[in-house]
Amino acid sequence: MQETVYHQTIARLRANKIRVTPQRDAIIKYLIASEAHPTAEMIFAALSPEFPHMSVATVYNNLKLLADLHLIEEMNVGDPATHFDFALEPHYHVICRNCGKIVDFSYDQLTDVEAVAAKKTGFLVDGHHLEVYGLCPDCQIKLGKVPASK
Amino acid sequence: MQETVYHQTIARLRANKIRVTPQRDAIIKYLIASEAHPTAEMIFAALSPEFPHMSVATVYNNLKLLADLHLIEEMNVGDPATHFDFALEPHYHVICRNCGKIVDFSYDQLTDVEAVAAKKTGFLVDGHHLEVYGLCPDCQIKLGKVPASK
DNA sequence: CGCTAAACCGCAACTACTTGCAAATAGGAA
DNA sequence: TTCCTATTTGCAAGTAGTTGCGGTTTAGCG
Repeated sequence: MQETVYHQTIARLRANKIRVTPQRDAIIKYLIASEAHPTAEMIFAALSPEFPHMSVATVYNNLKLLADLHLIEEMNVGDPATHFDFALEPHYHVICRNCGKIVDFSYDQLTDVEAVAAKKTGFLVDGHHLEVYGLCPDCQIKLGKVPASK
Repeated sequence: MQETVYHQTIARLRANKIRVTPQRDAIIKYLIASEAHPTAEMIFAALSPEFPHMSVATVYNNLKLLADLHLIEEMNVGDPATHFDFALEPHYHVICRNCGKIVDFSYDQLTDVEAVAAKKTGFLVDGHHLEVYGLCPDCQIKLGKVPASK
């Protein structure tokens, strides 16, 4: 079902005369399939079995390239490391304060906030980020925030 | 008018048997007065004239201490560096994509988003961050995004 | 005024992520 | 198949924010 996204991405690369190398291809597939909003490190680790000689630099190069094409988005969360998110469609993130897990959820885009911010500050607004924080279901259990049952 | 905030802060420290050293006092005053959401580095630089021998470690120690008391809030923006914001009252930030300037603006807290996120993901939600991005008035001019006049 | 634990000082060391570089490799158009 | 050049590789070096630690000061209580 996400085939389409993949093919669109590849087409986008070809249109920009960017070569589709096996490594690049694998990185793109991994990004599309992943729900984990991976870091460069995670991508490198995940593809190591398939490309035992791949360089970290390759991962960084490709991430930068994809980010320049706006195919993926860079995310700064609490970590020092940059996370990447395939820009499928607008959505927001809930982040677990305990284990750092990031989960997507959909919600109408907050266009009103942008308008208000622009009016109040004089900025030329072109986007926003929203992150919701809390404890993921697993960590609620681990930390005993949940009654035994339920 | 922000006298009150300062005195409340000091009282809070004394209540916790935390000493009010000149350095700590200066850092707190600086944080309250600043609109720049400073980093440790900025605070250190700003207080250097007054305390020529102050250590960066002192700044970090105090920031951590204040953060533990929830008197200030840590902010992760695009920078690698952590910014700090005195937790006066809830508000949101607009961040300039060009120069990194951060400006506050007020807006009703987005409680609805939190509720939706909780329902959809099963997280135990306890807060959120929202940042709006764009170009500050100065950078709009610098980058020629604004017609000559106005 | 004197005491004692809390703070400060001064760096050096850390920690991780990220990037640079030069040589070797391999897409893909013709 | 051939050729041109984008890309990959393999480290090593860079970057910067942040922290550790031993010795010295000092706030604040009595």
